[in-house]
Amino acid sequence: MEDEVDRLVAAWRRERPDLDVEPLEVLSRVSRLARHLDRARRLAFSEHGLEPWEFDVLTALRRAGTPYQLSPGQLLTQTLVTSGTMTNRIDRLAKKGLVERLPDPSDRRGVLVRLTDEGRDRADQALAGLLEQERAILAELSHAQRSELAALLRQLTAPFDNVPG
Amino acid sequence: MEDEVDRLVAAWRRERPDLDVEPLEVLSRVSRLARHLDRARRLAFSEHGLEPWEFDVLTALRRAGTPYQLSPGQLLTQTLVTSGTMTNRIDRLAKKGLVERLPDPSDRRGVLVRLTDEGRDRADQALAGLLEQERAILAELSHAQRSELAALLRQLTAPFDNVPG
DNA sequence: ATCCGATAACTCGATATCAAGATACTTGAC
DNA sequence: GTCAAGTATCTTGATATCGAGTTATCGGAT
Repeated sequence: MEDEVDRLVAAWRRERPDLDVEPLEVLSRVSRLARHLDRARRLAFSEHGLEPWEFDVLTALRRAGTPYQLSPGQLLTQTLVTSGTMTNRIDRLAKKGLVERLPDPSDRRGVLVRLTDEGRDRADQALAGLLEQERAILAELSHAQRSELAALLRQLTAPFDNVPG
Repeated sequence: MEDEVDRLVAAWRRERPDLDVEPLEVLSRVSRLARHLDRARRLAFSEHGLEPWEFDVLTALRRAGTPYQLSPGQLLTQTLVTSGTMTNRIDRLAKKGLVERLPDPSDRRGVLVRLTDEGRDRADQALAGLLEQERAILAELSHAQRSELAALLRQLTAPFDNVPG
């Protein structure tokens, strides 16, 4: 089945036949799919009274395991936002009672963000809902295709995830 | 090579062994890669004095071919933003002299957005830069792998692109 | 001919994001 | 021990986005 990127690529080949636009076949699809997923997630989470950004932070802490705490810096690398954004996110989650800020005992510059019990429950509930939704989206593909797709994507993400940048 | 999603999935399997988190192998990678691409694009475009959102709108018009005009509604489906956002984007691009608004002769509710000559040149320059950058990112993969990846992604995007939603 | 549900674009208020810079602390070289 | 460079977090101001609601127009059914 054709998608919007097929139309986009065909249009470029008509308008700019001098250019090789093959990269768009992969990377424009990645960007557009991410946007569609964002919208779908926003809907799924609204049933649990969470925003996507809240989910991202809460689940990062949930994954850390007991006592469910990480520094803002560790949260940055997991969520790919700027430090100013993270400060703001922590403020708002703390105001809602889903996390709390603690001083880092081993570094007086540092802070530890800890999940509250309610934060943990909300994260667990929202995760179950998200997985259900994602399974439905991925039903388009066989198990073998999903593995193949994951492996190919890993090759593209690994360079980004393993350099200072 | 391992990436951040490998670590994320391993953490979930440790913390929630009762859940099947396989969907994250694909969809978390898509979201994270899109965010990395966003950052890389922001950098690439800043050399041309453009923001990613400006590029998205200008190139949609550029692809339409002469006379380089589309309705705001057509721009919506290509850029996946809300109508309020698009109105705002057109305002700002018009103020910069990169597009102009014309009344739609066949529908008095409608508007046509047309690329100016400068807008066209800026779009063309930024596109060349973007393709160069994207080719570098995709150099990780063989041509066959890129085709395979594009085909798998198309299967996921097509349902989103071909329904009213 | 008229009505009424759809459609196109816009307005407005709330809010999340970023970039750049400030502050406080730490670490390693000497 | 001291100092400089590095690091962790926070602050600030500008800006882009969204969602919900508004206005004007269209088009089909009667």
